Amino acid sequence: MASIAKSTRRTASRQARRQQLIDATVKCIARKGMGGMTLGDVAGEARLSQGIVNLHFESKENLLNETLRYLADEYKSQFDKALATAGPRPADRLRALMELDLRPSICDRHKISVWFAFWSEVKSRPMYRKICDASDRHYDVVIESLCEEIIAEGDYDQISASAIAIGLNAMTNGLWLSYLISPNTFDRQSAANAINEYLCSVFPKHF
Amino acid sequence: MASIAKSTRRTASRQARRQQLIDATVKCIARKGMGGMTLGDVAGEARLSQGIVNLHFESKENLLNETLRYLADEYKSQFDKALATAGPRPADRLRALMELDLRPSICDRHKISVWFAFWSEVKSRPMYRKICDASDRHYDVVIESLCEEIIAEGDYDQISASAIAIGLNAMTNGLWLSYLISPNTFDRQSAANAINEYLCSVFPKHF
DNA sequence: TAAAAAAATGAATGAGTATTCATTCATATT
DNA sequence: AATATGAATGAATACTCATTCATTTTTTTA
Repeated sequence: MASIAKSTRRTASRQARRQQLIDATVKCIARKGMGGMTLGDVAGEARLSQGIVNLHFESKENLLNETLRYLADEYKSQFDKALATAGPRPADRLRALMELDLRPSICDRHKISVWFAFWSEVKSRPMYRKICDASDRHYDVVIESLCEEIIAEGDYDQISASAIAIGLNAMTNGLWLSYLISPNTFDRQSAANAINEYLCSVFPKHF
Repeated sequence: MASIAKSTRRTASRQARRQQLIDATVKCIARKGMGGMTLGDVAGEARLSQGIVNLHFESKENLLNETLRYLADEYKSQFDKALATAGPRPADRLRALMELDLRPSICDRHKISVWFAFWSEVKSRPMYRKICDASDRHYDVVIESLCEEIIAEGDYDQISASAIAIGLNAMTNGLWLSYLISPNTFDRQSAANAINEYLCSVFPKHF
């Protein structure tokens, strides 16, 4: 982005231009919704010409697929990084992942609305489902195994790592929705409290 | 609906026709997504003519607003009914509300995808936000006060009714998402287990 | 520096869509 | 039966939007 803005280049590498258009697409979906966003909007947002999207992505469908893929990759890299920089203890690692979902860079109303736009079409567009399902499964597995370690450490009885992982994952997604719908009455702190309340209840020796 | 199908009437009351068109709209959004649904689809789904939607709703925007309003009312009536038929003890009442969200008539992939379609446009269409925000606020208040009663009953210490209500609400919405994305690996039972695990942890004396 | 290649433009195209409306049809009223 | 009323039709209209492509601009290659 910066290199394009600062130089007088009028052409960019294929890779840079595609990324610029994907960024513009995210902004347009956030602004107008999946129903209202057009390729003209995207080109305008990127300050480029009418036909630019078809030049780089062949079709609108393809642009949307690539945009979702980008969002999924972006999230995954932040997820992996959060795990890599977290301490070795499973409780710390789990907390790091929960905090990740509340970071302003991720828990951002614009981005959340774009996620919801893709999720809402998961049933009509098999490719969206494929991309979302694969990622989701991965996060569930990672969180579940962290829960298992915590359960073993704390000798917690009668609790299911799988059910907790599913519940935690659902809770963070649901908290995003609350933030999307009620940005005035709902804030990051309320979300953090809700997650904390849950963690303290299930793993009282750890949180 | 039944009266229309069974008789040979070719005209219906304004109210009945509007409802028929709203039902068709829900089906079309589920099938094609907010981006793909057209007024022609809706008319076709209702087996009526091209111009019928504008005749009864004036505009597409209006049809969508009314459809969301209908969904919100429909949910509210099931919510109120669930509370009315539940026992007097707060724990039973809370359980009844949690079960409501997993009932096949509500936790249905078609309907869920329509909710997500509207939620995804909450940011671009103020009317959607208004409708969703008002309902959500109401459910949060009801659930929070049930939690307060349970906390008082059980003498639970150091837990926030508000944080639990927010968390529970978020969890059910998030579980819908899991079902939407992973219908093959995720079922109603997993969702029930996740909710149960949470309730047992926070309110061990009650669940 | 000239030629070739690549990137970008933006006007034109045409398929698709919301909306309108003159006309037809069904039902209720007189 | 005759008339009036409201519902429904479906062709026509106006408009939007994805896509194409001839041309221009920029960069790379020889």
